[in-house]
Amino acid sequence: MLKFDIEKRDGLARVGVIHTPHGDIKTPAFVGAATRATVKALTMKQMNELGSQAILANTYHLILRPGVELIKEAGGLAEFCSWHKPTFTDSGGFQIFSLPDVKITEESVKFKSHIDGANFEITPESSMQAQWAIGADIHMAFDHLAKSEDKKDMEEAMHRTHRWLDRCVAEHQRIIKDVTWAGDETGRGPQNVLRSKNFGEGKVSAGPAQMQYLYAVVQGGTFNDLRAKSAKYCAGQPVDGFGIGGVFTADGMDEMLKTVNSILPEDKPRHLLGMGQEPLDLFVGAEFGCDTFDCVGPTRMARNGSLYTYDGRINIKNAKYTHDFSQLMPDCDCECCKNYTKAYLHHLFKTDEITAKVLASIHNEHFVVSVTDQIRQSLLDGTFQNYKKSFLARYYK
RNA sequence: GCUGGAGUCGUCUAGUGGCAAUGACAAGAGACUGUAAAUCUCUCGCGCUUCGCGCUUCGUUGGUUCGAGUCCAACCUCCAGCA
Repeated sequence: MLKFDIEKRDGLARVGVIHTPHGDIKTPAFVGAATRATVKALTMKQMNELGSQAILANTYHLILRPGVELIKEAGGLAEFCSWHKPTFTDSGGFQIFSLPDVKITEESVKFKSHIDGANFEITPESSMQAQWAIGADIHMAFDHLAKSEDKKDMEEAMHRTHRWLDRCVAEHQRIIKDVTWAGDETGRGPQNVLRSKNFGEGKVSAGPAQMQYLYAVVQGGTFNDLRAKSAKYCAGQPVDGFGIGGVFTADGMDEMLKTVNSILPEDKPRHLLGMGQEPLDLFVGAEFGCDTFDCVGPTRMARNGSLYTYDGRINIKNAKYTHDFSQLMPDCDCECCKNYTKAYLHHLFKTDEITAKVLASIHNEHFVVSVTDQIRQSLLDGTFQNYKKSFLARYYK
């Protein structure tokens, strides 16, 4: 089992440490979205320096390119992308939701590669195998997000997610059993041999011989009775933690999280999938018992010129910043804010320089990482409610 | 001076008798939440009571025509060639 120590509780909120083979994650923590084994526009050194504790890559994207075999050959995700800290992989389940023309059956999901149209198929088992080959510390179960808001569709997707979870758990445990472990759980050993019908004829070897962990994913959309059902189902599984999926807005998230996180076992970590673009998401998520977050929003918005400040987001491309030689966020100690003015960032964006996206990404990623870190600190200090109130009042004024 | 070509929104450009007039860029603004996103959307002659109306536009001035950016004439400017 994944080790998770809780240092302090405050209602549903908790401050803890997740101990992974690649190191600790002090929670609550914001996990960087590294879909294709890179946080867009940033080097891992920059990610490290801005304070990121972990990254999350995407199984779907890595299956397409470069292929999970190559990542295994490189020594696993962490070695491949040179991120020597904790890693997560998402299962590819989200792509069922986001891609057009996916065929979902009980057995599998079939889709065409968005790159070259090639046919692909992912099953709960093959997602597990792929994630083991990629070798992240924490894997997500292969889940199904309903495309419609209809309750019937939601319920059906939820039940399928549960049935698939059984298969994910079984495959995960089978893989663990089949692996010939060398040394202890955290040591790297020889490549392990796995059997797979999806990734090579006879055998596929997993990444480094170190333990990898599985999170179940809670679904149920905006229906709290479904959320409760899903949380109960997931809670009963022999998994290491939980992803909470299918959340798209902070509206109603507090009630939903109260429902879900009151049911999920306290001693296992919870990851709020895909949320964190809005600071509100982080405050509400942490307050109601989530330990980690990931979101593409901060880096995507950075590339598009939308930058966080304590007074809300600004669009640095706006003409009013042409002659603004002040810092983006005077209190910020990121590389961007410490060295450059708004006028310079404005200029880089207007001239479409690559560095614009780099500096903006450093800032935005640092912003969400450090806000989450401060949420952690305020929970430890017992000042969370004050911090939340003053932060949100200023940010959303 | 002669001959040929060209002058359309900030720029380049489409348009050869019935459109305030194409596309691109620039400019202005907005969106973005488990990344098919270095993306996408909107505005971009002027003024309004702005899912519509009015006015003024395609080098200039006239002309032909019900109607001209489109045809004709003269002029102005630019380019090329010849003197």
